[in-house]
Amino acid sequence: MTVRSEPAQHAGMRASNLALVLGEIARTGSVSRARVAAHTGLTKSSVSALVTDLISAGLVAESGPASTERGRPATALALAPAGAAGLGLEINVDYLAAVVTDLAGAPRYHHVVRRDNRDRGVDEVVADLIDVARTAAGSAAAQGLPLAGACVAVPGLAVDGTVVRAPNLEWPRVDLADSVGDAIGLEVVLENEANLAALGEMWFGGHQDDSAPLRDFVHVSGEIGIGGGIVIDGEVFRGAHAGAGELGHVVVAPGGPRCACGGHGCLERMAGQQEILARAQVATMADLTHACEAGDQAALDAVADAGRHLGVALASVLTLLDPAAIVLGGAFATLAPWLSAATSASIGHHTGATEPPPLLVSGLGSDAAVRGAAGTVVRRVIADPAAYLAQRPAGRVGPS
Amino acid sequence: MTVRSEPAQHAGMRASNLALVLGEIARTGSVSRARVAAHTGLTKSSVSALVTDLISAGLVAESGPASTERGRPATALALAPAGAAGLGLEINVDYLAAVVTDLAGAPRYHHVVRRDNRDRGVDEVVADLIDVARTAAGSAAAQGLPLAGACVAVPGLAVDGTVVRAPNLEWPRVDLADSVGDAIGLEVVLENEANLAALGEMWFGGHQDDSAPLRDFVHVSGEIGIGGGIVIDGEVFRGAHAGAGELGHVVVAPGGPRCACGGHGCLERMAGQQEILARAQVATMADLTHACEAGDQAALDAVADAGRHLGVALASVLTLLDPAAIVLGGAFATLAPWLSAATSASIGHHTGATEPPPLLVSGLGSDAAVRGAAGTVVRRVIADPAAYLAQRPAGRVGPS
DNA sequence: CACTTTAGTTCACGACTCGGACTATGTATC
DNA sequence: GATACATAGTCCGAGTCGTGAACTAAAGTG
Repeated sequence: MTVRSEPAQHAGMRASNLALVLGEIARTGSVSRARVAAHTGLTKSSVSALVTDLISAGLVAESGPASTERGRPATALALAPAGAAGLGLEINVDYLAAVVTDLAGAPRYHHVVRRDNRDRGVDEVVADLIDVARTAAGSAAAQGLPLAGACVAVPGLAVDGTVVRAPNLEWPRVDLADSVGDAIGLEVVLENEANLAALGEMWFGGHQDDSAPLRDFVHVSGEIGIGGGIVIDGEVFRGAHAGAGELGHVVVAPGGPRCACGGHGCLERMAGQQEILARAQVATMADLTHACEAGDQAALDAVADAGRHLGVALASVLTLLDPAAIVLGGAFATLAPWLSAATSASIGHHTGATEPPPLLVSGLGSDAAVRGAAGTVVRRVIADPAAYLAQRPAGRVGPS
Repeated sequence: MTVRSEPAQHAGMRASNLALVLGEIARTGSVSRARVAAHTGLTKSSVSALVTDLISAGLVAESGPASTERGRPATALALAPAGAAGLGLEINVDYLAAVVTDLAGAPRYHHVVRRDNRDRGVDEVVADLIDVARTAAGSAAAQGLPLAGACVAVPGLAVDGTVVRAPNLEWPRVDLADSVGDAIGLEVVLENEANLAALGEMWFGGHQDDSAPLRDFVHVSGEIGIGGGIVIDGEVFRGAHAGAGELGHVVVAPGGPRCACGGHGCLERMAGQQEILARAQVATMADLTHACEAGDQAALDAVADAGRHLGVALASVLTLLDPAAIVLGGAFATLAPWLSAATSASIGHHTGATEPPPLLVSGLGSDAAVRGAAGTVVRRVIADPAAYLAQRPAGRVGPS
């Protein structure tokens, strides 16, 4: 019928507090029960009981005594690395990738298969992805990491486990979640590559300051197309039909040339890889980088021009969304040395802001999306441990 | 330190369920306890207890028996009109306004004072606003409506009860919330006019379909400036520094003329009232409307051109935010007959979307912001009745 | 070695919701 | 019109879970 939040019951209260405690342990890395109590507002007794459950569920482990100034030393609590793990997969235009991440977010397996997937059949690519996934799952099992699920990054729009649109792969509708899920025996979730890259950057990009983690920003991922991921309060913003964040099709040249999307003057049409390469008169991104390093003027002009157009799009993003930062990822991260000055100048020219938010450069590059995919799985476990434990009857909660 | 959600406790559980029940009653207008139980997932016993509290707090009233098909007839529950009321105030460039709204959202008092506030001192305008507020509060008292608080719509940026920036009024920082709050003895909240207009439109605009209320949309309010309100999942989106939604300063003409905000080629610079009036060679908005009605070509061209520019900005909004609808408000609602065709065409030209979201026209016009301000107050009571009751010891909860 | 300080546990208590039994009050059936 | 049935709402015992104070544990300090 309509939006209707769940009733608050005892089980929900416990689930919520379980998540609160686990989240605090995850956030700090290592804390005592007493500090968790102080930080969360729960009493020591409640925290003790909750921690007991988390330990017996295998999600948390005591990691030895921790020295304190005075008084009895605390016992440090940390996420149990072998408590739960996430499998991240990625289908992209020119590669397949897999990552296994443990509960703490550390990558424990990473594999990339480079191959152009544009001219191959869907079934062929899916079979390859399943192969990659099986190998990754095998590695996880060998390391004693129980996979809590999988998440696949796709270069297109995914709704309810189905790839609805993948322009650069020219795929029809594909029920990817079901086919992959059946093959590897895990629950599989699909998500747009640009959104996952943004999350990966937030969790693993190293931009977060301990006092003020980056939770409101826009991530620009320049792969073959130009994607955008909007993160609001730590969560991806998807819009009413899961189509939000399409930075590549923001208008930067009203009345400009027609774009493949059907619009006119889109950013992707003016500053996409095809356009930059053509203007710089080189064949590949590697060539472009070399040309820029060599000081080739045509290459530098092409990149700076793309930077200017990007700045126009970002100026609109800043006025509309007021993010705390912008992160340049993918190809834009590689080109940042020759691009960001033009982009910053263009942003400054098109907004009146005296102090625009920082323009950061991704440290993960093309790995951001797979890392984000794997992180999504373990973050979900941390955000709702009760749901995870209920789902797998192997893990038993409660005493005796 | 960082984001940290509250621990779930018994009191919070009850507060949450109280809100759930009251929200269900507000949403449906009139329901029985049994239906509330079925819809919320709570048991009949819990609902009974919660409703008893709400009734004794004066927020809900039994509104007589309701016929059912078979079995014992239900007793209908409805919001008590005299349970709590909200005072909405608005300071704008050329008027002050006040509205009192009862719990159900019905306006019970409405007063507008037209006067140009640009060339007057801040203190003078604030004194006038306090006068207007006092008169409104008096009317509420005379009608037996207890005011739960007040909300002031300001044409600028408001942070923590202080007007930080009000470009069209040329105001310095003003502690409006405190001065008005002290004068009328109510808690006062400040909010941007464009955001409140969006909320007013959502709650009272009549766009909501019962099966699918409008909860994700962008509202364009064309007053002297051009404002935008972004509503995501029923709530205003403010961004990291409360500056989100500034539709007026989205770039629609890269490299265009300098705007008062410091940027170049902003929508407001290209399609603001000043620009339209100048191009149409008329003095006031009323003149412009008459000219359009009379078929004056210069006026029609000016409006259509503004519509085209608006379409460019909205195309970017659609690709970035993917809203379920766009609502034209303020002056754009008045001009809609001569503007919306150009806007729709421009949106179509600049996006590839085969089916862009509907372009709706506001039914509230300039009243949207005050109505929204008053609505904010009562909505907050409905969203968290426990907090409201705890705040005023007069209302006693619990039996005996 | 007593005193202080901090960490963590135990347990009686209270605040909830749940769920079934019970009462109230109407319509359908014969 | 008496009986069966269906639905609304109340009552009360049971279960769950956080609280808070008392208690035990384990260090450092004078």
